[in-house]
Amino acid sequence: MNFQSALIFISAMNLKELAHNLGLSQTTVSRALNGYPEVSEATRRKVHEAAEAHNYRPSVRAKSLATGRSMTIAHVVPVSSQHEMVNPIFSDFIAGAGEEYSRAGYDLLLSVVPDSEQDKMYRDLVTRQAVDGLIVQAPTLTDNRIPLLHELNIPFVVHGRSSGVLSDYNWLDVNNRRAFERATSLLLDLGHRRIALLNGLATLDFAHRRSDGYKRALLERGVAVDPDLIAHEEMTENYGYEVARKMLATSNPPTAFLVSSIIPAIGVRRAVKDAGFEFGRDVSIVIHDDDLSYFRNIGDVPLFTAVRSSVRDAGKRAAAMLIEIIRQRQEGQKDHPPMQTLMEAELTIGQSTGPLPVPTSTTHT
Amino acid sequence: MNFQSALIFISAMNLKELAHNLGLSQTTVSRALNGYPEVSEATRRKVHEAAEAHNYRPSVRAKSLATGRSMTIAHVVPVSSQHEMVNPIFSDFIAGAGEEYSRAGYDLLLSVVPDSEQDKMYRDLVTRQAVDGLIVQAPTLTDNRIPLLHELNIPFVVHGRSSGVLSDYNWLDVNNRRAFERATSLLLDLGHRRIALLNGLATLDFAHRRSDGYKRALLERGVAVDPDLIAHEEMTENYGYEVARKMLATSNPPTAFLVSSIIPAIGVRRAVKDAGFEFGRDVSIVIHDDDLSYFRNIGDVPLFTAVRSSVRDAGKRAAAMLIEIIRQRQEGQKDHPPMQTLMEAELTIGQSTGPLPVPTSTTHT
DNA sequence: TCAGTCAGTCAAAGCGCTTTGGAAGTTTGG
DNA sequence: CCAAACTTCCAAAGCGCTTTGACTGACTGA
Repeated sequence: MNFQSALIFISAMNLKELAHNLGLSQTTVSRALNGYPEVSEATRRKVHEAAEAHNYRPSVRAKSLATGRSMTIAHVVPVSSQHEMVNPIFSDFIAGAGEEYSRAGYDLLLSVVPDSEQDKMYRDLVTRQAVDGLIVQAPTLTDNRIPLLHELNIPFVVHGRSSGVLSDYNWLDVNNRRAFERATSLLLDLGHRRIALLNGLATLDFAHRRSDGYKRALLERGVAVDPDLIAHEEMTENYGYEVARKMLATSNPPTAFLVSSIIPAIGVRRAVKDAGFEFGRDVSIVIHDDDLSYFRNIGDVPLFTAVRSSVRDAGKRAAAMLIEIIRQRQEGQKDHPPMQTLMEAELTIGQSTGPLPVPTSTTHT
Repeated sequence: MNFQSALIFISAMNLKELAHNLGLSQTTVSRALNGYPEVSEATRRKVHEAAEAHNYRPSVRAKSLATGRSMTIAHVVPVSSQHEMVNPIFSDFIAGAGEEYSRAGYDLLLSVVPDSEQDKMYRDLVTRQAVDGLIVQAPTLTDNRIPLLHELNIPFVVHGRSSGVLSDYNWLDVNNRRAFERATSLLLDLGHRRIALLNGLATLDFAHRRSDGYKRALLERGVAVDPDLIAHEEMTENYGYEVARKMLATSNPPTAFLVSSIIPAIGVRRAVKDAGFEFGRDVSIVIHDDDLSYFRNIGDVPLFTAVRSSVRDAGKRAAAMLIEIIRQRQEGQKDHPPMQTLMEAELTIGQSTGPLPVPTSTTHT
């Protein structure tokens, strides 16, 4: 094994040598390996065996130059300038997408950039011809990456939507509005009226849609929206803790929290307990659960009542969608309508919700 | 802007055209752009301006074929077959590494594969000539990727070490043994004798080193190691919860927990509270804190007492190390000794530790 | 003044593949 | 039996860069 591998490296077999060894032309060898029909089965077999024996694999460098395809898809993940943080859902999203990519023979190019430099990076990746397609994550309310990529004329899929962008584009999203409307209604049904919303960054489109669902549900029941009960921030545990702590310390504290991710929800739970309240009794929590692999909200009765939608599954589907779009483009089919998928979140009841505690809906200091 | 961009795409400027436009040869234009000295300043300026105006960027495909360098570094992240999970520290590690890569003009190729297919993927990436270097993550006790990459003769850096591999290689690691020895000593100093260890997967090298530190500290004080108090698993919140719950329900429960990551520690904390114990009083917890960006263990008095080492910083350093190694290799310097960095974790006292509660040091059944 | 040096430029080869446009050899059909 | 049609293979061009080796004209020094 050692010996063989060493040989393999030293010879660094390329197509020319392989063809020479076989007494065949490069054309024939290339065709045999790529499954073209104009090669006899006997020859193809011989070629495959030789390739195997020499551990030959075509150079992606040469291949992509010759074919004009890089067989690479990029994800550009922004590092927040605020907290130097990477959104923790990315690892699961990428795990899902990566599965599809490797199945289809694509490589994943991951570009980690400060959020201010995103546009430049997208433009770069395309003009350098580094990728065949892109995934756009965490779109803002009117995201300029979408028109940019349209201009650059490269296949792309948006994970989420951008309300301010009117042109058509390919996207895959969760029905955030409905999910949060349902979650809010659930809390209202339980008698809660002081319901806090701990949302993601206000610039992000999904946060807006979630607010929307929340507000709709409140207004439908005639409950006024209290801006003091709405927070927008990056979804860290500390954020959940601090915001909940402050809100619970007010004279008219919320009796329920709607939290955009399980991570800040952990912080909220901590704040609730620290304040001497009983979780799921005095104070209820409903979360949006991305079904993160390292933080599963499961069990007979899961810890949190949640609207759930697997971000890993989203990654997988978005990737499949993009691969299909690239395929269509390569077949020269230009007139396909955009692909758009809306997924519904599923509501699960956990330990974190209960009816509004007896005394009354508001406690006076 | 729209108009200009559209033009840019349509023309899809390449070196040939650019040179022709300028009335110069490709050679000169290429040299001007790549900063070679044998080009007059006047010419260089003109070339840069024209390149800027036409939004020209050399094709990475052609460039890498011509230079033999792909300017790409790969991270192969395994998806656990057990829980289909991606280690949550990867996003921060990659954020750190990505910063260095973009500074140095490298792209990051991320390969997400089932852990069983890792070897194949490493071999593939190298023989396809897709990358100039690799980072190896989460090494096992005797990790065969290390000899493999040696054979393939490609620059690589290991994040962690592999005790069973005797050859020299480049690595960057935290002093896990000492960190856990100190953490254990701290608990012993507080009077604890029943100290549980919730470790990572037993196959991983770092888990072994951590066990080692833990056991040394115990033995030094003459405290016997109780195998019932040691658990090895993937570091999910649920794991922390379940294990702690079971241990606390025994007749001779631990009074302290040493937990390998903040994520299962959240679960431990939950179990402690559920069992009616007071966190940081009845039951102490010390964690290893990777300083995850979305889960900062901070504040005047952080939630957890911890041995801390930023995984983001590790990513950054590992990347810088790899880039330097690649540089040396390209300069034709073959005889460099391996680069090896051992980082010390820092101990922080938080709310999660306190002296052993009054009754006595060991409770008898 | 003239060989020697140097700054600035270029034509062409080459990186390792794919793919086009034949060209043999082999069957088939009338 | 011969033209037509396959089948199977090949030589060479091309992908868009970098880099080698050479060439020109201007400048230097003795």
